[in-house]
Amino acid sequence: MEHIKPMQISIDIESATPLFSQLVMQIKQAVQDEKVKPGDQLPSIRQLAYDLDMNNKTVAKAYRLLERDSVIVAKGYRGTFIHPEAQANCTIDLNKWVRKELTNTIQSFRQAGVTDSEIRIAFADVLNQSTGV
Amino acid sequence: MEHIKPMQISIDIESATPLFSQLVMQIKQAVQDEKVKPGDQLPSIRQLAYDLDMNNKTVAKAYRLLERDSVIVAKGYRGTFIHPEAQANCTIDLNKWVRKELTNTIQSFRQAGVTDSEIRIAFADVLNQSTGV
DNA sequence: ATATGTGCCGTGTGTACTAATGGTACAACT
DNA sequence: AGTTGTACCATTAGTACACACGGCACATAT
Repeated sequence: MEHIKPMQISIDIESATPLFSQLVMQIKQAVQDEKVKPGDQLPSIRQLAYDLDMNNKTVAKAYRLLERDSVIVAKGYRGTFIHPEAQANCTIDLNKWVRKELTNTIQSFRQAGVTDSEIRIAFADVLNQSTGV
Repeated sequence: MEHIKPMQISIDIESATPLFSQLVMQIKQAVQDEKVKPGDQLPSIRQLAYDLDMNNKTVAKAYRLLERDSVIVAKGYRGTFIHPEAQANCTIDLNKWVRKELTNTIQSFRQAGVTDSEIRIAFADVLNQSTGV
């Protein structure tokens, strides 16, 4: 049994921001503050869920997103670790990029006279029709 | 009192497609089939609503959309008429363009690993934050 | 046996939107 | 007075989704 840094994470159950999102942000923050460094092992999903008193799935969701952003690396039964280039990848905000793109697209629609309602419907259709990843 | 062509419109109350949408489509179809021609007067909103047994607002919504697409022209107390270039404007499908743009945007998001769920949330945020038309 | 990440099945609650309905009122004209 | 399009107030039912929760199972390793 290895010693794993106790991850000073505080979850606010009252906050409006989702639990999984709080987790993601705080872990990214810890990486940027160099409180954790590449190669460091993270608590297991089940363990962290127990410590923070939340469901496994919620923690798993946070881990899944962090891995997609290459901030952590899951190695199956061996555990989960901080990604070698975690710090650099933390600054890449996929979300901001998405919003920027969407803002431009939506604005062009509006200028063409398309109703917000119509935009929503078209968006929902497109997102559902073509099979997602 | 002028004679107005009786607008052979049949609304299917059971259909999944919204009533206002059925109206829009059928009027556009009538224009393309040349059953109505530029300058022809349309029934008033209230009259058509009475004939089709639906609410004024529903018909008004259809008229509003048709006017935005320059298929009809509302002249206030004088009534509503078929737009001079209605036929040409019928073929311009604003909706198709919107979907095409959205399809491209969404696909680029997906390829970047963004979850559909994340896309939805970002989309809703952007649409609500910036003031719509 | 025990632990790892991961997958699929489901439930419940809250939110947000569409679609359609109704009422009332206005200015501008015949 | 009556009609036109249009604007504002509102409610109702239905749908869709996010979020968090729970149980069960798997392969892979120590």
